[in-house]
Amino acid sequence: MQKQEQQVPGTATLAMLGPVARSSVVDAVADRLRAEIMAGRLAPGSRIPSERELSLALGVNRLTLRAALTRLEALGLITTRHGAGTVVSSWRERAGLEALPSLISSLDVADPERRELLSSLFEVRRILAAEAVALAAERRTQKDLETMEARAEEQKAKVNDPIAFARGDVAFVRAVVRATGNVALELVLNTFARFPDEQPELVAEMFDKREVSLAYYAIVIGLIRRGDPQMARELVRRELDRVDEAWQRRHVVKAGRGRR
Amino acid sequence: MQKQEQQVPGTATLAMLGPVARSSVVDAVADRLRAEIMAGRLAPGSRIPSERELSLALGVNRLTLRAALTRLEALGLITTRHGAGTVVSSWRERAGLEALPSLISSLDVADPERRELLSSLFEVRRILAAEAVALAAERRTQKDLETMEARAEEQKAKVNDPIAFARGDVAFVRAVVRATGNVALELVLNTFARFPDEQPELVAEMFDKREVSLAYYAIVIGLIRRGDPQMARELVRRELDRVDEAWQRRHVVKAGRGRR
DNA sequence: CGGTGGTAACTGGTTCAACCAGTCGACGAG
DNA sequence: CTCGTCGACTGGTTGAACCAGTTACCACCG
Repeated sequence: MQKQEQQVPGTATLAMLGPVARSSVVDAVADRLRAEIMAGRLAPGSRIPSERELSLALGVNRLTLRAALTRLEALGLITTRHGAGTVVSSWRERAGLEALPSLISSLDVADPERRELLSSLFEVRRILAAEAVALAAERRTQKDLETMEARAEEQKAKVNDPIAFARGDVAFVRAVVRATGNVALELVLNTFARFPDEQPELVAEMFDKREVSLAYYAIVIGLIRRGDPQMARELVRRELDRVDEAWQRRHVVKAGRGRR
Repeated sequence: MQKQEQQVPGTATLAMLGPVARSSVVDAVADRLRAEIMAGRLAPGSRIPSERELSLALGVNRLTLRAALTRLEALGLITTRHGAGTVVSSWRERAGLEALPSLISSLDVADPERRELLSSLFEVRRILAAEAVALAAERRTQKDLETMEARAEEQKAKVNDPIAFARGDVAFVRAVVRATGNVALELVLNTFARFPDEQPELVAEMFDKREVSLAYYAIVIGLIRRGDPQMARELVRRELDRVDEAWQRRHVVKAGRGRR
């Protein structure tokens, strides 16, 4: 389980971490407001202070605040009406799947709601993955299969870098989804694909049993090549049920420690 | 098929159309740029003019332009880098499902790509609807069933207003999804729920066979009450396959007429 | 008293001009 | 040729001002 650590004194300290976390003002403001909403301190239906007041209180320019509010509105967390004001909306009824990564990041790891979001997300992933493989089994071309195998092969070099592995996993799944010819499915995948960037810790934790995944790629490709959608769907569903359940069990134990 | 028309001369001309369409500057700018991207005149990977140039060319203030660009970036259509510039990104690889309504509205009704987007969207809907009903059959409470029946009942009063009916349909589906207890599924539903507002013509066209849907609600509720997920999934899948296929057939014929 | 219309005091939306802060390539010193 | 620097880009942030809807209040008139 050793990783890249311990630099030889003579060598330069190059090529370690990636770019440092650069934050913009509007990011900070948006994060802050999102956290307030998710914590329930800004309840759905309640009106938030006027832009002038709020910008003064937060110590930023009104236009900067507006940029943050625009972002939150795009996520479906607030609703603004010219002349009236800005109200917190019910994200369960307005936000899209794309809001999920940031919603999750706004919740404490021990928060039960966070676990609810994650498990529901896993369930959707299971459903779509099983169906994607089934559709791919029906529609794949020879070229699709070759692409999948190339992606699976590339994964072998990434077993020591969870984040890189996660990105490669997305690339593999994308090849499968491409084989289905379903654009909407690919758009949903794009939302899932944001997790390695937005939730590196979470993703790293999910991919700590990478040996399993490597074998899994070969199985999935085999199912798709075989061309039996029913069997493919069933096997993928069962396998992901197993994997997710195992992860949830570990996760609950860990989160349980820091329970409030 | 007669509606409210022909006013008696003596009565005032009140209570006819709803609110007029109000447009904002940034909406117009964002729509314009989105159309340019979807038409391929701004190809993925290509750099768009600087904000100063573009705002000058479009005759709007740079900050207004920026607001529009912010919106497009949130949709995953462009990527901005401080100091570098703004480039058009590949929406197939970056945009989420939430971008689909606006992407569709940016395409001509005869555009083959539009049909591809719609049929892929229908497919995802079929998958998730079948699974939602199956999960609801497993997990529903008595209260969930009552809510569904209430929503189905409300639909009977809306058979003459396609848009209202579509909104009611979303409400019914939401009741089903609530019964599954899956939040992520509800977030996906929220994206679908935007269609009656953003694509009224399309939605109106889809719900012109409402008698079918009314009977369908009763069937779905029955399946969920029965508590047999396998059967529920299979029946819903089959029914939606049929409905979607029928719609596609009609749609292709219509679009075919205006083919370029 | 009850409805009407004006209006004032909010709200968010847009514009302007200026400056801050990254990026990248040209160019000259070594 | 290599490397540092510098300048001319790029987007990001700010301040103040004004435009434009919304709302509630209130004087007015029937």
